[in-house]
Amino acid sequence: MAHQTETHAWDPELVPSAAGRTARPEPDCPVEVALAAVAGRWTTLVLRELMRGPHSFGELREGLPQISAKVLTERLHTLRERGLVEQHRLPGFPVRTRYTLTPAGRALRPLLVELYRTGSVLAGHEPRA
Amino acid sequence: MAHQTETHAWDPELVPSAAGRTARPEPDCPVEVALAAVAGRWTTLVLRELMRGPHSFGELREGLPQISAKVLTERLHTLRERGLVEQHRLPGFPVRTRYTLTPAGRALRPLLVELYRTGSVLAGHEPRA
DNA sequence: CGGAATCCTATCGGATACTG
DNA sequence: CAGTATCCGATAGGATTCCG
Repeated sequence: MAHQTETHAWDPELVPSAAGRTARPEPDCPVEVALAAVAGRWTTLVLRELMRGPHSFGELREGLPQISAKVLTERLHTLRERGLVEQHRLPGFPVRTRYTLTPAGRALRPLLVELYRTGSVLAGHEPRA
Repeated sequence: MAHQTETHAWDPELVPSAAGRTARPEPDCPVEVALAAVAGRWTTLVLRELMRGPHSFGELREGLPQISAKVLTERLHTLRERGLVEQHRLPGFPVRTRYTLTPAGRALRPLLVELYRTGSVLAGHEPRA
């Protein structure tokens, strides 16, 4: 037995590494990192569209007709800052852009699937799991 | 082939049911339901503590020394409203309370595990998955 | 001990109008 | 087409103080 002041016996499934044993919402806690990635209104819907493949700014607005240009721009900026989305400007006129998920962005897929599954369970529409 | 105006070919893994085929952040979309359950600063930490077993109000504050009474109260109220947590007042003086997860609350465990895993991947501390 | 009541600031997100 | 700029109302959440 070590000489630690053990207040907690950490559940190894829930908190498998030291990064999660925080007393506050630390930005580098894995749970916070993942939550930050999908945080904000419309974010998961933008990700859902991009999971289908590359989209232009206008195509994203077609898929999500009620999102404002401001919020969409904001979400895309944040996703790019986090390395989840890439922007490519296509040459020519009028200007065309192409937003694609990065490998890190595609890594969010299992989380989105799990969010859907858990939400279904909570709502009582349990799929079958 | 049906006579639908199919704009999307929905990914059956990502959007397995009609409830997820929304053009806006609908509150009854399963993803929104799950996000709502863990939304808000401190919420996942409160859930982490309760996953260990029942806690009193003060015990929760001991585990999370920096949370204010106001925010903790608020989180517990919201979690109770959503049917994820139950409160029991113990008789005697001074007053004692006991917060426990409901079955629905315990159903959040796989989501928390997945959040941790995804966050670890994004941060580059990939566990092994 | 276990909260409720106030107050106050920061950020979020929607609407609208304008630009390269 | 693909954004930017500005304004503005609504919450979120932290600090502090008080109550049963």
